[in-house]
Amino acid sequence: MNDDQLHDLASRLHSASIRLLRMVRREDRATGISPPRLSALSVLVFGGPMSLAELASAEEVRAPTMSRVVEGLVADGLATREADPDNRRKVRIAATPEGRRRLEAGRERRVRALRERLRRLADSEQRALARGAEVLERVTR
Amino acid sequence: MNDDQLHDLASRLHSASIRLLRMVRREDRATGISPPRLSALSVLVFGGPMSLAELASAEEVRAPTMSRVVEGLVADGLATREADPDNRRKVRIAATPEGRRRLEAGRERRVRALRERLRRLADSEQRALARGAEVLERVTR
DNA sequence: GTACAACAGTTAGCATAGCTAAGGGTTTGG
DNA sequence: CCAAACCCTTAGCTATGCTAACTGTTGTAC
Repeated sequence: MNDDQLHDLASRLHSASIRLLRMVRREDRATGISPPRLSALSVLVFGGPMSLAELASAEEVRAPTMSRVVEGLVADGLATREADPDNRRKVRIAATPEGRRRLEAGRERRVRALRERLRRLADSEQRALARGAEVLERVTR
Repeated sequence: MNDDQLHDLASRLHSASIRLLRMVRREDRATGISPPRLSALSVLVFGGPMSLAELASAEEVRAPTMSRVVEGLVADGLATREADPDNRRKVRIAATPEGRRRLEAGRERRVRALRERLRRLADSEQRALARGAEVLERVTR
């Protein structure tokens, strides 16, 4: 593909991703967790326990912001914050079983909403989407 | 595709979309516009002038929240807010040329960042992605 | 045509989420 | 061993989210 074609493809993928997430985001209200907390919790659940700096970097916010988001998660019983034994400057933040459960339930609602849309497609379209998704997963990794 | 396969596909598309937008979002700092304002401006640029209620609904926020986001956009010269001549309860909100220009520039940076990633793919992968993108565009419309 | 309900948006007031600057405790390195 | 670098938190500000209440406009019932 030439440069213009790649640019066009990037533009389409970008727009479609925005619309896709706008759609499924409607389901999040049912979790009872605010968007920033839900997003941080998601990073913890899928990325495993990590330091504050790592979590802040993953969420593209500064350390003080994440410090208070974590404070909220801990207050709600969705995460734990404990000192790192190896380096006592660091904190080790982890999702609790309750946090994991609530996040998974929310994610399940999102995925279900998307699945219902995919159901309407022809089988050939679904397979085209599956092949595209495989490539896209590598691109974003 | 059966239900489990569709569920798996939905899950992959969901994750990939999240990671894709997380990637390109890094470019937004250069716009000098906050995420909520940038997102609202994007709706105005691509959707054309609209009422406060329409804009609030598109952004999934309540009217008072959008009222103040628009206030910020107007203060920064990125949007205008004028009374609807047909129904004076309504306001007609529109992007200014300056707003359109700043948004387009930001979007261009995002798309360019994504394009550079797509460039590394094999041609067959790029074509598979293009076919998948076409389907995805219809799904999210 | 007047009263009144419904509607569109703003204002008020609160909690949360973003930032920078500054401070406290912990490691590291000269 | 002490100063610099590091990691996080605290302080204090602005912006963004909400609900409740208010203002002004439109529609409607009588």
